[in-house]
Amino acid sequence: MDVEEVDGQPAARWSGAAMPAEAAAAIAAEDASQGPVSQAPVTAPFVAPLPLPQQIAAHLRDQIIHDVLKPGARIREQPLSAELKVSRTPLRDALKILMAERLVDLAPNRGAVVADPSIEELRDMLRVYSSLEALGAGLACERASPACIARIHRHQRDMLAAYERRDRLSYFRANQAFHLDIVAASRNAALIEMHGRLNIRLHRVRYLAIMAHQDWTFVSNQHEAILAALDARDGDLLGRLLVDHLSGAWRAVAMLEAAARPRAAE
Amino acid sequence: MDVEEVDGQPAARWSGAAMPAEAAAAIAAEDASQGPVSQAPVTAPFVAPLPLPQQIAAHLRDQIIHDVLKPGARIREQPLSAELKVSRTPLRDALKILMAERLVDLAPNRGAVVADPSIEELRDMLRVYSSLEALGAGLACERASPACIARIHRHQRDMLAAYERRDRLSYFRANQAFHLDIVAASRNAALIEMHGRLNIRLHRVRYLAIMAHQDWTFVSNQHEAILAALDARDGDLLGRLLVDHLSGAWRAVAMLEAAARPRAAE
DNA sequence: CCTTTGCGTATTGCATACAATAATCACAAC
DNA sequence: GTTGTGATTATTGTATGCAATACGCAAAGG
Repeated sequence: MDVEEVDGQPAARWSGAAMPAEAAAAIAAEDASQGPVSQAPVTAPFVAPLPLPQQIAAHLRDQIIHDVLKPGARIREQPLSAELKVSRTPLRDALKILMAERLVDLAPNRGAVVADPSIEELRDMLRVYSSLEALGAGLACERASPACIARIHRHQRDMLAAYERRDRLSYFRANQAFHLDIVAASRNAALIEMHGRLNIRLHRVRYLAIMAHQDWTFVSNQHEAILAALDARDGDLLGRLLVDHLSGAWRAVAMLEAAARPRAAE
Repeated sequence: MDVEEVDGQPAARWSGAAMPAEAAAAIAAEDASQGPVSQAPVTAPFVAPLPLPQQIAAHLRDQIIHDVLKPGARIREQPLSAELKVSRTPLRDALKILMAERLVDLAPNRGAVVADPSIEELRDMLRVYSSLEALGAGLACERASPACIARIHRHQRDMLAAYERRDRLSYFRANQAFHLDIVAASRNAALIEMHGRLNIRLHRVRYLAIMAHQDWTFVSNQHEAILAALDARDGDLLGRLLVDHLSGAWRAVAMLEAAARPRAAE
């Protein structure tokens, strides 16, 4: 509830305007605070004071994507600034960052509310998401280093182990890392950024879909096929597999949303 | 040079957090202030005072994508706030918006500079851009209304007419409208948004590539093929054609950048 | 009883003042 | 002559105060 808990991160040096990279790093750091996920944080012998608006944005983003701040909830500046012990100015900056990420909707004189995407918007986002991931996979087949591929294999093993332990949280983390690292292997900064953006916007529903799904069946065979295509450097096949795979994720999300949405869309 | 020239826009009612939609609208409104491009602006009998940060952001964005503010140029808050007759607070908000669009790079305590993407970054962006456009084309083949297709045909005619008049500016505008409307026909909000974002970041180089290219040859045959595929509702073919087409745009951009970049990348 | 209009309150938008940090330049030591 | 260190200056980050706008409620009129 305090901003300090966010401050405890390894504090990867703020990379200029790298909002999505920062956000992706936030997910990696917070969701997988135990398992080694991706590249190690940069050297950082500096304490890296990490600008206040980014801290606040990271804090609120965490609350939103983990469903602590529910969709549709209003965010008032004055109470929050008092609670976080900061002034309204950096808080406003943080809200602007989250607005750019489309995690909050901001009406002119009516304040900010947590974004509540309709089921159609979620479907559209997932469509683009899978397309970007397919593109990334194609590029990864051309440019991925063996170390990257090995890391992706490791994520698959982590997923399997987590599934057998019925550890949904670790499963979710490994799944995230699996997909993010496939795109990261493309070495295309713009692609990684856009994919990361969508991943954040979809994070909450995907998280809830995994955590709440009744019959939780691991699509290990699909992931195995994906890995095989990656090993064979077959980009076209890999793209098709990923799109098919994500359509499965869509079904889970749609089921969740259909069940928990008696109200009219925002 | 004054903010008033931006204020003169039709002032489409500020749609909440719709930064990219707003930006795309800005391009449409500014680049094609004469030709009828897309859907008419909303009713808006209200003057729509249009928040100050958005006005400033639109102003600066216009300066950036039309190469008035050169890449690498520093943007100081105090002089600009004095020049634009506004306080530093809304100006800072505007810079945050542009930072989210990656039109400016913002270092922690070192201020803002106009983004200067390297040639590799431009290549990466164009790769994603074409991929998104291919996806949009595929969706458009399923969902495009006859009116949308007719409008795209009209843009093609406008391009041809502009080319015969050797009117590069109108040519560029029609070309923009052509590509944007293909994606708009997909009816996928997330896709339109992301494509629009990339379009803005690429706007400057594409603009300069058209305006400065020595042997300016219109790729009418490619556009005709694209239109034919759209009429035939052949999404796969349309996607391939668009990717090929954009690779041509890439060659023009690469030529321009290679010529005008003796300095080291940022 | 419903509708409408006016006022009170609350919240956001903008401006300005202050503090902290980084870049610059001069000066001295090597 | 060059390099390191110091202070100075300029620019950004943060805090707070004021003004404008929108929401909610109450009261009056139909």
